[in-house]
Amino acid sequence: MSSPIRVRFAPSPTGYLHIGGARTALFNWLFARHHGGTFVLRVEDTDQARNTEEAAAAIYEGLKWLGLNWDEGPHAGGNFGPYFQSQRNDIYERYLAKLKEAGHTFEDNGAIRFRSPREHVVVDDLVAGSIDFDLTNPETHPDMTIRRPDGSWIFHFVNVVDDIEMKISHVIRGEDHLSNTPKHIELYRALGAPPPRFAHIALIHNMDGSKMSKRDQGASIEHYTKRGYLPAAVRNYLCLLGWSPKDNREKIPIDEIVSLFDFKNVVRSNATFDPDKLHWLNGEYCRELQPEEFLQRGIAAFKSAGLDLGQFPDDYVRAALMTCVGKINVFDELPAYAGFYFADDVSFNPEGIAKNFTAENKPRLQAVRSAFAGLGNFDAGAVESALKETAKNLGVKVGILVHPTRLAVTGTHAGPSLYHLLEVLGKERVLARVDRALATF
RNA sequence: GGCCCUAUCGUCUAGGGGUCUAGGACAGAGCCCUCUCAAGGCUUAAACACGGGUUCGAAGCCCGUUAGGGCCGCCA
Repeated sequence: MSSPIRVRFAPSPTGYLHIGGARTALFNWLFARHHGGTFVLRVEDTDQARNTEEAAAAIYEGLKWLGLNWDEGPHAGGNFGPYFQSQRNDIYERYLAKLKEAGHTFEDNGAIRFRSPREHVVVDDLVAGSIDFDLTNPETHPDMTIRRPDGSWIFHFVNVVDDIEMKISHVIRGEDHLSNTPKHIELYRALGAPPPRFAHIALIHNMDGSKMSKRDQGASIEHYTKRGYLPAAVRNYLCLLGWSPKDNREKIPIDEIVSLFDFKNVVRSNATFDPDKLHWLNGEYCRELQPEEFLQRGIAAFKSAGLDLGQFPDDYVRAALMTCVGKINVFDELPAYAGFYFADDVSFNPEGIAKNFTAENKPRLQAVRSAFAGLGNFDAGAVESALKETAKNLGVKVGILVHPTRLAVTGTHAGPSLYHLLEVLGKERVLARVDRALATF
């Protein structure tokens, strides 16, 4: 009956994994997993001059990071290899011979071109619907070149040949290929192969409406891995770009997306990438992290910021980072948020100095200091009582003492719960820092 | 220039002729909570690109205009 579902992601390794490419891969993967089909990774490395090993590696890493495991392709094997176009030359020669024999080719200045049958071709697209292309006019739809004089192959030809050879059932790709599709269909027919189903998904733009291109900040998956985004969050966000569960949900487990995924729910218009929404969604995922994972990712974030927390006692690091759980959206925010734990010579925020290190506050901070100094037990509860009692004695609101104290020990106005961070810091460090602060005004 | 796709709040979207005084989310504003910052709760502002049809009735169908995007390579 119907042939098995086989889809492919076919990047050319000429740069890092682009957000748009990742989304294309994701939709292929979702479709394959939804139908229990096969997801193939094929590397289109026919452009010798621009291909690099590093680019290919970046693509593998990016896909793996997003959890988009491929069933066939590099490192995965499969019965339809090789999965690098650069290694499939004899296959292309064979198909070209077939095409030549059937009289579909002609030579033009040493290049080989495919002669269009000059008919109407209807593309019945799973996303865009049925589109009738009139290919009868050579002026508007010139014959396409399939092989250069130097013997190298053109994308359109090898792409189609590989999809035939690899028994691809559904071609899911960016809308930028929609206009090429009728020509591809002509090629399938000329080669005597039934065309696959096509699904062209709309492109992704920047916030300013421009096309997201390689030079844009945030256009690469690597940008998000480096900054400590969570793969599940990025993947979830990418799903929302052009697909909708139609029930107003935003944060959806990937298993559920897999079971819901359908091209009926894929939007036909271009989408704009919104870093703010991704940031929010990442925060949602961050807040659900298990403590252990939060700790590990936190340590990694400090490491990428240039600070090795290995030099501090494990217990201290753990206690410190645990006060930050639920307080950040992306891990690259953590070093700034919790850095004070690991640097005794904190620098005081200028705005904070003006507001809190005032003549009026000096005796207050001194009172806090002596209250702390008298404490035997320095846990959060004890510290809180001491501070509140001091406030009471001075006849001021607790906040009046909280702000200068926080500034003195952390250098900023924002951070983890004051009482808990004081406990983690410990009496000795706290007193030293308060002294140091008191000496500045 | 030719061909093709698209058009709902700033952004992602719900909507597939009546239940739309158009719903949700992010971002914005305000309030509450509160040791700060977040988070959370509540409230608020914000859109059917325009013009014609079709219809008793249009955000939804048709045509046109405009706008955005894509393709028209011996790039992929």
